[in-house]
Amino acid sequence: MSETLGQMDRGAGVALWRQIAERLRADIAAGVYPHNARLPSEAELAGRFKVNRHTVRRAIGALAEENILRADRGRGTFVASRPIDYPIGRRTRFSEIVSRQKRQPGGRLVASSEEGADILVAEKLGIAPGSRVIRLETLSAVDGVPLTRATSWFPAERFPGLVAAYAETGSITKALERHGIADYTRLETRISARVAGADDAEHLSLPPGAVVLVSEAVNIDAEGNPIQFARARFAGDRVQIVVES
Amino acid sequence: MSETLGQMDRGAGVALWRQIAERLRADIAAGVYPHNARLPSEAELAGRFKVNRHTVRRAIGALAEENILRADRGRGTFVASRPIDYPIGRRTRFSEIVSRQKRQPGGRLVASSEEGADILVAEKLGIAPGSRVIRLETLSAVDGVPLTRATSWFPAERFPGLVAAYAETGSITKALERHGIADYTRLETRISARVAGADDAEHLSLPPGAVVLVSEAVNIDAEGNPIQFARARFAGDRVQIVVES
DNA sequence: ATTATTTGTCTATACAACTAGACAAAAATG
DNA sequence: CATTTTTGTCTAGTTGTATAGACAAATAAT
Repeated sequence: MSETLGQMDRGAGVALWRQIAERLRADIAAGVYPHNARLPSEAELAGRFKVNRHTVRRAIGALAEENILRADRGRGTFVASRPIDYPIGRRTRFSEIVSRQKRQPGGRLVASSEEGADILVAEKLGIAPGSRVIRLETLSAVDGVPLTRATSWFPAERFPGLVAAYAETGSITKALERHGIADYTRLETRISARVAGADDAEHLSLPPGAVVLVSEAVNIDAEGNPIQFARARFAGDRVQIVVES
Repeated sequence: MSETLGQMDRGAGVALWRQIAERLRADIAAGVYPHNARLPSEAELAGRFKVNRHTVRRAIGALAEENILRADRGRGTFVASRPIDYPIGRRTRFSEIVSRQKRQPGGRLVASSEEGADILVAEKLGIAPGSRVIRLETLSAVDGVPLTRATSWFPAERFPGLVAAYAETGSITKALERHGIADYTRLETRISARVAGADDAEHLSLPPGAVVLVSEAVNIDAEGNPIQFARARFAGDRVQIVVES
């Protein structure tokens, strides 16, 4: 469908090399250039985008830095990564999704704290503002490449040892199991997009300014009580969110 | 929750003024600065973001250009727009969603053509590649402000007069009704994010380089036959996509 | 009426981004 | 083996981005 063609937008606050990099990223994610495929030559791309070859080189350089592309002198430039599908439904579990696609999941704890719930968190968890909540900052990776950075809030009184349980297992599902939550489901998911902030960019190994998908979700237990409010940031190009109805 | 604070990322291909503009946009969409609220002064913002006042001014200027902000000399800078929720589920209809939020929907035909289905479209519609399909390029607005730009494909033999019917009604639901489709449902929706291309940016009145949400969806009739494949691009900040499970 | 605060406009300077052209080095082609 | 294609490196000039400071014009506060 969408050929790699068309004007870039000059002087709009986004450097040309970055626009080209994002375009190539999107094309790779969309399968225009599959795994191990050869990209058009730098001269060819420069012609298509109507920019100087050096500008294309900088875009390719940035993607090579992220191990998305690999450039071989005399041979060409090749695709070195595949995107991953991320289905969202009633029973969304990070590790299940990744394992199903025959890849290696991994989660680690970046930070945690206990704090008073602000208005948004309180509303989502159905508790009074100011109630104690546990905040978990986590980072989940696929095949060692960071994919999503999430902030989760849990009612503190219900899950006293949650931080330790997550740190040990690297999985929220398993950590909740230890607190007697055999099963939980997703109530709603809100998805938006924005440019990555410095903090997310660093943890997700993104060049700051790259696009992240933001997913805000509420999980409930079997009785319908909210047990988790999560805000996850996905590397917008390494993932495609799939909504099944 | 998220205060308007923190470092911007210098020299990452995205100009500081644009990063600040996107940050303010996100804060407005998230309700940190509600409708008609006053923003901190330029000097104050410059201090928070640790940039020169002129850089903040350029960011504000860009948002004012889009009628998201309004700057009054001597008084301050004010929020002039609200975001809209866009729920996705089994029965997603643009006009219903917008009307429910007490706003005025409007769709118009940008372009249309009949063409051979490429591999992706053929797969989604469950037809042979090369089969004739109708392509509709549409633009949907809320209160006169363009919100989403969509490309839809329909099997041509089944919907001969579809283009005229849409041009007349401004609604895909109504156009399909005339072809005997009393009801249809959504099979799956795939959501990704990228930087807006020149074409989308123009139609959505976005500064090129802004973020768009891309939603790819398949709609089926009561018998389960695919009748429409659509790729919609949303202004990433004027909308929040809500997934209900 | 005076003062302080806030946005608007101007000049000047430093640095990043983009373009242009030339040539080297490695690999594929015939 | 010679030729072509491709990525890598260098220099130089132009345009966009960000900083700094000063002052004007409108509004709000005292």
